[in-house]
Amino acid sequence: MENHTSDLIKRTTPDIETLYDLSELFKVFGDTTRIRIIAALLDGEMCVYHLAEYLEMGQSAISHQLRILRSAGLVRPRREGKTIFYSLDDEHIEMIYNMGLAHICHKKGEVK
Amino acid sequence: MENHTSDLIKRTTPDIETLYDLSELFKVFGDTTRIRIIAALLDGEMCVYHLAEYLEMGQSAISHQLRILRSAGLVRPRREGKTIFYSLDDEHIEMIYNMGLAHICHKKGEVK
DNA sequence: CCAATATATGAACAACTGTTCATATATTGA
DNA sequence: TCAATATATGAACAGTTGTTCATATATTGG
Repeated sequence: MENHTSDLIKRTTPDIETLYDLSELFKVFGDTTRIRIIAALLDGEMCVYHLAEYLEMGQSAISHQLRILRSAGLVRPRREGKTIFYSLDDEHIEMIYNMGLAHICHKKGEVK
Repeated sequence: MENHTSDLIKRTTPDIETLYDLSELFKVFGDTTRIRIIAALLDGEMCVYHLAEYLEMGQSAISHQLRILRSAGLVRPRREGKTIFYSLDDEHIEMIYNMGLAHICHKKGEVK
């Protein structure tokens, strides 16, 4: 009972490239604007204009960040006329987001 | 059945400060060196010297990154003589790590 | 085709980040 | 106390990042 890890679970340390990819994934979550976009899209798809309006930021800034989110496979565009609606790509993203949020809240509560 | 979100779950969008904290948390995960340190510590605690050796990096670089991980509350130091052993602070970290890894693998598998 | 609208993109720039090098601090054994 | 060892820290520097501004592309209605 000395070690805190759950010894029963067999886990292999991923190779260095996978860990690089992993850090790249978290890097995408690691920006205020992008996490705010993700948080907004949790409520459903939204177009660029409304995102910019909602986050009170320039359209260009949002577009740039959406491109990063798109390249990372976190959001997906859907065209409808002139408007492009963005939505989260899959539920994994919400899970990662929720995990992080749980950690934040957990830490907040544990401050003595 | 039009919307992809699970409508049953009541979710409030966190305030802007919380989202900032969240992005700060993910930022810590979003660096190769730091994620490699985290991955290494999943196998149990390790001292600075061995971490540097294992990651084939300078002791100073590791110390600097450990400081960031420490400030973020992700790792915890334990002194034993001259040596300082670092370990992950709680299981939340492993969960976030595993979530990210699952997403990576999921994405890899879905490439057509 | 043309003007209006929605979004994307490239260049520029300031701010930030991670590593290295040199040095400081802390602990131990003699 | 002194030398040896382990870790931490500050300054400097190159590389990266996010925003803004100007402009390009794409779509639609007339």
